[in-house]
Amino acid sequence: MVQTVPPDGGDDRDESAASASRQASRRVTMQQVAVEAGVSVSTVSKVINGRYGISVATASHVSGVIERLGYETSLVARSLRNQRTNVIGVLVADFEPFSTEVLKGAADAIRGSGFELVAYSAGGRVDEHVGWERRYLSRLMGTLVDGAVLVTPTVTEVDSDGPVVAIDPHTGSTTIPTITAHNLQGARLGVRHLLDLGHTRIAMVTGREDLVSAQLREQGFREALAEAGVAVDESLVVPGAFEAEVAREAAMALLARPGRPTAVFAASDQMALAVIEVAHELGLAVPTDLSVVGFDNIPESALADPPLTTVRQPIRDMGHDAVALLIDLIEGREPADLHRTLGTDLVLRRSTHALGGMPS
Amino acid sequence: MVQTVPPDGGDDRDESAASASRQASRRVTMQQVAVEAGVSVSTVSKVINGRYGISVATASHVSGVIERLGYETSLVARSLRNQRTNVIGVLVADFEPFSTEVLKGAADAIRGSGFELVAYSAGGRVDEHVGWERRYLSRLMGTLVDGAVLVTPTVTEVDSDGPVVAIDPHTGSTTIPTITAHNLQGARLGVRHLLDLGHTRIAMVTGREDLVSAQLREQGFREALAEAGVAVDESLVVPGAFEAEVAREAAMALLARPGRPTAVFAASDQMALAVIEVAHELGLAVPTDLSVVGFDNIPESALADPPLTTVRQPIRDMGHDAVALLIDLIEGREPADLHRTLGTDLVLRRSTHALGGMPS
DNA sequence: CTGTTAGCGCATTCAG
DNA sequence: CTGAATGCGCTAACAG
Repeated sequence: MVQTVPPDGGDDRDESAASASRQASRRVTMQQVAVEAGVSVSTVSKVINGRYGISVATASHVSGVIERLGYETSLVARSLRNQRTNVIGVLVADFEPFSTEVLKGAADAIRGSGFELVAYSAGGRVDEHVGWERRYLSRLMGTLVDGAVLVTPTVTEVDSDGPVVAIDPHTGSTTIPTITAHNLQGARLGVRHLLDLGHTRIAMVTGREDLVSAQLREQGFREALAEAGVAVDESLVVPGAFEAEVAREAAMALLARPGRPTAVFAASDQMALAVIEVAHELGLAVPTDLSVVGFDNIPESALADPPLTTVRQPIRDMGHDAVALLIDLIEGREPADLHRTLGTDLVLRRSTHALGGMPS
Repeated sequence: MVQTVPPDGGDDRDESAASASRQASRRVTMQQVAVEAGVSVSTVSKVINGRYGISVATASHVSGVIERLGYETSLVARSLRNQRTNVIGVLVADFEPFSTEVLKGAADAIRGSGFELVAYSAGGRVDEHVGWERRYLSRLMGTLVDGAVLVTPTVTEVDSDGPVVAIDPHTGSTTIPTITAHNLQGARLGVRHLLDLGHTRIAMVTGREDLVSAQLREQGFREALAEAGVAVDESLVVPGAFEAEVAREAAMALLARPGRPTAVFAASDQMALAVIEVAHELGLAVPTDLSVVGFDNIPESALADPPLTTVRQPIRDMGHDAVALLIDLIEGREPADLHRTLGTDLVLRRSTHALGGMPS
């Protein structure tokens, strides 16, 4: 790298602004680079993008100025101009345990792909909760990102400019590719574990009624019970809405009443954790007095007291597969399967206990 | 004159724009809304931004068209035009446990602030690892984001258009506001715990030499030992570089040799976890044969076998405070302290054990 | 080889 | 009240 800097050469450097541009109190723009280098903006652009038709001398001179000024192309301006941005967007309602796990998997998949990853959070804004994905998709797609991964979207009827993949969508999707976990099988696994431990008065804290994943988990609960010949006591099936607070109240009612259950299956770890909390407040020991099984296996569940036995969803794999699928779509490749379902399994920790007997 | 046909890239179907507008195979633009509504773009813009000087009739008509077409303003185009974007960027080298924890805290702080959060990942690209923050800062600041939080940046001498806050910077920063944890005190806490357990042959797996946080953790280690009147055996201080693989090799050498240590203090949880792994491979029981203490308290550390005793850094709080500080800066308020240091404490789990005696 | 011209989608003057 | 003109920073035609 030779610094072939042309010595002044009597250029019209009468503009003190040019020399002051080094201060960069304001963003350095291509225009400033051009002025400083004594060339046109298009020449600078060509140098940056390695286009042909630039003399080596000019190129290295301009490069020098770019270096000296610390110039970087504006992602925004470039995005506006170009069709392709090489950026993939991950849209999440909020940065919570589930979505951040997805992000880790997505980051794994992005590595070496030539794409970059932007995570966009709606900020947990409740006012316009429904449809946030549609809005952000519109605002980003086609200008900032080449494709997007929607994490637990409430809407899947998106009509977007580019490819979109949904992870664990709230509704049974048909229009866009999806990555989901095997909710039905997972729930059966969890409940069967409780049954194997001798429990029969098993309660369930369900998720949101409108979400297929929640529905499937409840269905799995019912199927496992039926399989074991245990009748479902409908009064033991309470709504938790996938929210800790709602689950708390449900658990309170459930555990404070006379014929309380000996075990609880919650449709999410967050809710299961809430159940354990309530149990403790009511003076019930977990797992001695009450067994609890969750769903998700978020990292936090291992921190609980006691550590939560739960149904593991391969969240990171889901993030990974979603991005891989999305890249295929963007590159125009035809993926083998547009709807992928990943397996679930049981993670045994210490929140479950054999009924009235010895520990599991 | 044909106004609805894109000048180039015209591989579109030759349907008239009006009827094709519902299809939205292409992004819906303000121009299309204007044509469809029979008004000018500036009128549409005014309606969207609620500017005065629009008749109610026109406004509602345009709103209807916007609704019908599902139009949303392009974040990119708006950013380019406006000074302010109301978006805060969090720049991370990669989505790993530490940075995702920071994100959760940042999300907490953003709620109700009127700002939105974008997380940008360099994608763990190693080729241009040093200086990624400077590049991304240049590319985003002033166009896409109003301010940025840098997570564990390697460079702090940034010369940016807008406010920037660094979390746990790699170098002792003076130029930009920082949020850090009390690394020195934390390390002393961890090592003192080991000393209290009767250990004297305590090894340390250090972090990267060039990072102040790593240096402080090592200093804390030395100070705690000195305080207890225990001489540092330099052969027990090995480099781990904050990387699991490097730590593995260091641990292997450390534990396989004759006079092996009875306890190890690692400068990060990831490295501590690697040490435990190696110990198991060598047939050493943790904590019976070897006590291990980590640093960070990432969620994963509780999942380990055995669960890791570690020094907790309030990572989420750090994310929260960074965003709060940044918003103050953006709004032009003068924050009380530009360099905040948060406390650390010891989390006792089950990877430590009294020397040769009964469990801790 | 290099500069000029023309927008990408939007918001803001300033005229009608 | 509304529309035409201007430019944010950049890239891609087409001229010189």
